[in-house]
Amino acid sequence: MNDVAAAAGVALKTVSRVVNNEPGVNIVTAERVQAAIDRLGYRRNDSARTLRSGRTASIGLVIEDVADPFYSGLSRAVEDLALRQGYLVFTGSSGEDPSRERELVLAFCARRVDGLIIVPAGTDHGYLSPEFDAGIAAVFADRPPGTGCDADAVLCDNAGGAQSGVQHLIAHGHRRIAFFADSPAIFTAIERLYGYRRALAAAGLPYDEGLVAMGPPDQARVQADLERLLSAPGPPTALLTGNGRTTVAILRALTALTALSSMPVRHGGRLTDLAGMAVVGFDDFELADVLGITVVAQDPSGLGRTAAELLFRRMSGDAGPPRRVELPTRIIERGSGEIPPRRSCD
Amino acid sequence: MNDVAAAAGVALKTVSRVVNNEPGVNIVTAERVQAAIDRLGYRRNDSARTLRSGRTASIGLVIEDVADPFYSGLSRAVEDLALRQGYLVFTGSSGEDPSRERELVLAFCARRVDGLIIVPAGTDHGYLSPEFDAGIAAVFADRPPGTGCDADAVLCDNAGGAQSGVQHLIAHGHRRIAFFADSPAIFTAIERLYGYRRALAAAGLPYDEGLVAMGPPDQARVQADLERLLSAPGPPTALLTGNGRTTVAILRALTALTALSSMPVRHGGRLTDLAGMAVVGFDDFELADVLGITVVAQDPSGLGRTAAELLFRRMSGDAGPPRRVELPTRIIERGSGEIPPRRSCD
DNA sequence: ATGGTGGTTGACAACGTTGTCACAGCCCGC
DNA sequence: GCGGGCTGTGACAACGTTGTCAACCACCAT
Repeated sequence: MNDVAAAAGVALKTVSRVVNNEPGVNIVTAERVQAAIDRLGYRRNDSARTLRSGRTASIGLVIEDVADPFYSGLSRAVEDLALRQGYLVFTGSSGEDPSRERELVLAFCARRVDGLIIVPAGTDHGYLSPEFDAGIAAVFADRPPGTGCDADAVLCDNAGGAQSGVQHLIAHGHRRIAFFADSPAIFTAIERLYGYRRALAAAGLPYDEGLVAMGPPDQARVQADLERLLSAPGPPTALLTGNGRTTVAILRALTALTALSSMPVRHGGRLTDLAGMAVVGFDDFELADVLGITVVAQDPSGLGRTAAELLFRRMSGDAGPPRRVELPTRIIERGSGEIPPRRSCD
Repeated sequence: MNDVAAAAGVALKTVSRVVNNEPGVNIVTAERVQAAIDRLGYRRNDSARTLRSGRTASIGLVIEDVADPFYSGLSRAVEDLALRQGYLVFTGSSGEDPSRERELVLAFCARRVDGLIIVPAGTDHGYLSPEFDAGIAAVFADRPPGTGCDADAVLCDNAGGAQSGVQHLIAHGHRRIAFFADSPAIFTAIERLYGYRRALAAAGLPYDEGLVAMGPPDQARVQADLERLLSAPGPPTALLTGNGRTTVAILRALTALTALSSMPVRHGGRLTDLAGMAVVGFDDFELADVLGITVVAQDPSGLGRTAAELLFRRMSGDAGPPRRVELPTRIIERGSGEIPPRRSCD
């Protein structure tokens, strides 16, 4: 900027004014300055600007894993909204590791982001207190903040969604419904389990712990649990999965079973052939339509958009009490959730 | 930092030394300073640090769309490698819009990122010259830089991959092979078309423009092109898609056809039932195994990792001539690519 | 006692920007 | 001719950090 000022024969401040489109600069001077800027290829140093003004026009986004379509959808929505407001986004994946979440958040804070959107992996957010004191805004997405922190949260109606999924299966005649979900350390998994139980109770069905398989959504674990449930007495005729990753693992496991059995079953011209098992997945996914999988759809971009909107409202001074927004889910029928119970197990 | 210095009764510089773990501070003093830091909840302001030292320890990543699994895989790899080096990542989606790509890149540069990884949407990168003069490092990923810019590029072996996919179909008896790809404005689409043609030529088969359908990968366009090809004289018995999005669209279109026809066909216990059409998809995708889709697999995280490695080498001073790295592809057979030609069309 | 050495600390400028305030010139109305 | 408002411009400090250099102390060899 110094060079530009010298080249244009004006003071530093005048260049600053031109760069920032501030009013009160003679048009002739402004043009001369602009010419110097173009000639020298000058670009404002936002680090210095940040230092002086205290605002960085950037936000930090901590999610579980960008490579998970649910979070990448959320991510894209946040990005779009931020960009439209002139904000840039630092993105980081915690990989469900609380210490990495913390590390990322603090690194973002050291960079003096104006706001944070966090999908928390940990359950203690006391480490954020000094940052809140320093005036940072934060919104939690998909999961609420843990102890020691009272911030906005945008969630999905987890319990209601799971409940409606189970209700749907019950309405199609199922009585033995399994629930495959993520590890119980995860908020959404617990909420969805709660919805699962509520639906059973409302229908007067017993809650059988033996039909619940929770744990990390890796293929081996899911497959083992599925085989265990199917070979136990009173096997399920239907199942609800607890998230996208688990749905995929279940589909793989069921496909493997089908490939081994020699009696494939078809339903309504769809490709669904899930060892005769009715399946409802929590969270929609690409190709679910092709596979004919009925799902309880969440709205990942809605989650991201709402969180970002809330954050921007906070950053522009809204100091009301912490809010909690809950987004609705909806069932999309595609065949797999409408398969009737197998006779042999009824 | 001033407050900390006052609280600990030392000079600013000593606090700075403690914060940065610089040697030559008496351990007793260091502990006193550390205590003050903890008590006051002090955190270093990286904006000021950046301003002083010129390095931001952050990089910018411009991709086409985080919500696309190919790019989110790439993204995650970049993130992981960056984080391990203590770098933070600004992420932005260009949405295939050159002006937005430019806008993002320049915004990152204004923030003084130390390096850039770009999946270019545009074909002119002359706008980067001033940034290169200012010493920024940049690596292009998935697609090479356009005119006016001579930087490193990490690509996938697009032509070779497409060629091997077509070869695979030819080896299974196909003679009429369609190519569904992205818009010809996109580098990878052109390269893959080139590979498609090379495979045909090598097998002594004619190149029939009527079997090539290029354009945006939206459902309507793909479906219309597919129907056109199938109802024209000499319809294809097999097809190669040009990227993940197109594969998904084709699968939807073929599923729709199958649902209408009353004669589903099964292959080897798999769910493949693609109106009798053999399909090879360029780029692997989640559930391709469940659907039994043969693909030419790229390695999105390998792309990201390699680009990031190259970038870090550049940022640590490697000033050799621009490099171009090409990553291999490999065919994964899953059934859909091994379907023989339908007799009726042979 | 003198000078040199190593370990520890501090004063100060500088990074590039912007907010504050002041100044110069001009036109206006009295 | 003079005060007052308006427009355009500039000088200067400040943001929070770090690099440079100097100072100080204790200790040791001369």
